[in-house]
Amino acid sequence: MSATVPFFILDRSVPAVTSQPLPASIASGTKLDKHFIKIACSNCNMRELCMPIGLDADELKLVDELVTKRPFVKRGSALFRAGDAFTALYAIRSGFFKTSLTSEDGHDQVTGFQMAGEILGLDGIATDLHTCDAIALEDTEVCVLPFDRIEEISREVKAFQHHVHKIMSREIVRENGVMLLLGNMRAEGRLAAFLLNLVQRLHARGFSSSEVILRMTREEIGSYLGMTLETVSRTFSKFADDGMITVNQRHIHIQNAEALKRIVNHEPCH
Amino acid sequence: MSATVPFFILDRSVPAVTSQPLPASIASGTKLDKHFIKIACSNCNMRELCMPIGLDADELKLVDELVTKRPFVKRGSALFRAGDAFTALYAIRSGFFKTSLTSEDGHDQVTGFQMAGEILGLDGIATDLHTCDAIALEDTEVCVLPFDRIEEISREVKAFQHHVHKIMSREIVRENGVMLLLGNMRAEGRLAAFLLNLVQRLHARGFSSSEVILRMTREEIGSYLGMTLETVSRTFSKFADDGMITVNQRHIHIQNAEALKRIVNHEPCH
DNA sequence: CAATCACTTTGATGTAACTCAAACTTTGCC
DNA sequence: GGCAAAGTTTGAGTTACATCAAAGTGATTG
Repeated sequence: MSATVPFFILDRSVPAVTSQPLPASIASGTKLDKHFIKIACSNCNMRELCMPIGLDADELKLVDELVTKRPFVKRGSALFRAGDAFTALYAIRSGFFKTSLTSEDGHDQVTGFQMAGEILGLDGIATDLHTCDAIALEDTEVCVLPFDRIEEISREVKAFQHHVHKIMSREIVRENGVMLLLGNMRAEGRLAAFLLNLVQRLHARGFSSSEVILRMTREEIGSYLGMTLETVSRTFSKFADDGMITVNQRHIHIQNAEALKRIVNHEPCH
Repeated sequence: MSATVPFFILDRSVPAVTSQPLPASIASGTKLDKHFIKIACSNCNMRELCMPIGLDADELKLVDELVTKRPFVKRGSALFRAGDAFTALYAIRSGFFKTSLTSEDGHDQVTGFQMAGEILGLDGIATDLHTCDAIALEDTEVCVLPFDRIEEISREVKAFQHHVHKIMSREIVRENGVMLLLGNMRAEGRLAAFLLNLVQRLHARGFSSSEVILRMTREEIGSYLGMTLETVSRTFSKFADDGMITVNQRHIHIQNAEALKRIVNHEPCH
């Protein structure tokens, strides 16, 4: 009997990639040989995540022409920073990002981790300035989606327009889930939810649903989950002691997902 | 010298209503006499919050026709609930709402408080189902904005389209701010930020920037801020003892906004 | 291959906020 | 108008997690 888990963990709003799993090189950051694989949205491995389904040939062509640049962002460098002018959204082609807010006293809060097929930059639309930093956690490649072109295509292609709206709404729902997590779960529940969410998203991309290689430090996890790096470490150790996971550096193997789900569910605080 | 305060407190993305202050009856929920005041978006007091500026007459007409229903939602009842089919966004004409998530163990988390001129229902776009409850905290009136019509008008009126995108992005940025609050502030900082944000939004609607009448209970505030109602109460008392505010039931008078801002700023935890 | 650096683990101690409890105030309702 | 219900305040004791500290583990580099 599977324990029920809040919607934001299972995240049904993101369709699973039904075609075959990606080669590891694409999902985790090794550079592609552009001369070997023709890059176009219409034949991209991530298309089911980035693009609406059911476009006709003309519509597909419009979308293909949307992306003219696919820069590489090296591990540790920023795709954009808070205060930068907003001109485009970014679809992650490969690799892993974090977004974070920095308050003026230098304190940092990670607001999300993004992987291949996810969209960065939605925060910038409101004021034409980005409000957070997007930092690559490994070598990455992104597709630049100029926002004025997105709006133009949206006006012409109904399915595309609706897809853009869904992507934005999905981000709102995701953040709602994080608020729930931060507001009424304890350390164990937060970390369990975090792990389940990560494997769920990786699984939707064709990877194992029990193996994760963490691309972020304990400190970054702690920042995201509103706890210290020591508590993250201790909680991992406790999960391992209880036989729910095995931890090997950044390599986590989930042995008992049901037990993790149970922690998420029966652990309200206040 | 004014202490700097994180962007999400000042919330510059929402333009101030520059015309004269609203009559209190509109902003706080007393019913309007429809025969007396003609209701149309183009002459609504809230138009500067809901609508893009610079539409021509034809465009204005399209938007005016968007809203065909303006139901009243009584205090305590739901505008929509998690699981309800999503068909429309709602603009609050008058009154005050909360949105909340309920996990299956019955535990509730408030994810936001919304006042006149703000939009409800953005969470529903992702899956065509609402993911939270929207409950009126006083008698309210809302404008129903059928979402398929919103998308149609968006395709025809560029300024309207961009406005919709901004509203969604603004919600993403707001939630980012709440995550920051929950993730690295302590009780005093959270409550101070909450108060400053409330008066800032009320001020943008033409009200005092030092007086607030709270429309929600201590428990609801606590749920939103990730703390218990007792801690909310104690923290109010402490602010009052320190002369920063005076508390009279739900009537809060802010005596020293600078001191509150200082608490928000120099109070990182971990 | 040391040596430095960045990250992680684990322990000991302190504290902010939770929990439980009781008194008090206000609101709603018959 | 009086009683019940809902909300608020305040106190005392407990606890989950933060903080401080030190040692351990890889990785990177001269």
